[in-house]
Amino acid sequence: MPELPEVETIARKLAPVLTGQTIARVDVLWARTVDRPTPDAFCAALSGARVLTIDRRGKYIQMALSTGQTLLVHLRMSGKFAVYSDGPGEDTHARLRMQLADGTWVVYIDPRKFGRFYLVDDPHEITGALGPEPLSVDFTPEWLAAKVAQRRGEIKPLLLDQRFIAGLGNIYVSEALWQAGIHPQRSAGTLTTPEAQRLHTAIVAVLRAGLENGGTSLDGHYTYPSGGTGQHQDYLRVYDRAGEQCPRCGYTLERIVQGQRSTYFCPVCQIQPTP
DNA sequence: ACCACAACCTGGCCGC
DNA sequence: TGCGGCCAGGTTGTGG
Repeated sequence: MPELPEVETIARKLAPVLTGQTIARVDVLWARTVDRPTPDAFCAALSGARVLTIDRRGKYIQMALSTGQTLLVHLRMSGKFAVYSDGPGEDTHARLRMQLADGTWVVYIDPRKFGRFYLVDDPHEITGALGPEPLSVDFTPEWLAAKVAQRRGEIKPLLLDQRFIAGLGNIYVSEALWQAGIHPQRSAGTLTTPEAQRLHTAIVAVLRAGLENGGTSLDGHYTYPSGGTGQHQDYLRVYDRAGEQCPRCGYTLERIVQGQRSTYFCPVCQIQPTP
């Protein structure tokens, strides 16, 4: 589901709805949606709290509250928000809903029930182990080159590791490796300095493009709180395109499985050097 | 460090 | 139509 561009887009769309608003009531419709504290304590602590700010860290949406606590939301595979001005809606897959003091309903919808809400005193408790933000100044070509050099595993699963870099997911990793011309099964430690440089450029470029296009909406899974969709699915080069032609060289794109996840790539543009 | 695999869940699609 | 199998943008835990 959502990766960095989608989560960032959702946070931006929710900001004008939530910022400065007081939460009047909270209903938890699927108990496990609330990771901590208990659902009852969660509702009690949120009721009457005002939302000061809303932003993103990795794939977490985070809201600073007037109580001093922070509310974090991870959408996992199928979570999304809907905003209604005239009632709580009637979504089959609604898992949690909040009514704001002005009457607005913010409904969390999640068919697969994987998403989680965390209400904590210190957001670091949840986000402390995340790697750097790939669109921040902390993420430099030099940093990436030095870090991949220390790793033995395949580059693709490494890029999915949120402790390594925060926010990348299955779509944007496939896209970035294709753009950089690096085979997904390359051992991370064998990347040359120019390759690490190209990978850095590609990661930043695909994330920025995804963001500019409002994120990627496949099968209507990811939608904005207003119901609209992103447009970046129209710009994907390799993701979910096995059997189609590589947009760069025309060779047939392939799908392989790494770490139980699909990887899409071009076997000509992304050559695996013989070990 | 690294790997493999199961688990958490529901729904859509495809082939028979 | 029905049913089984596979797939899905993510993460965590367990056991090597």
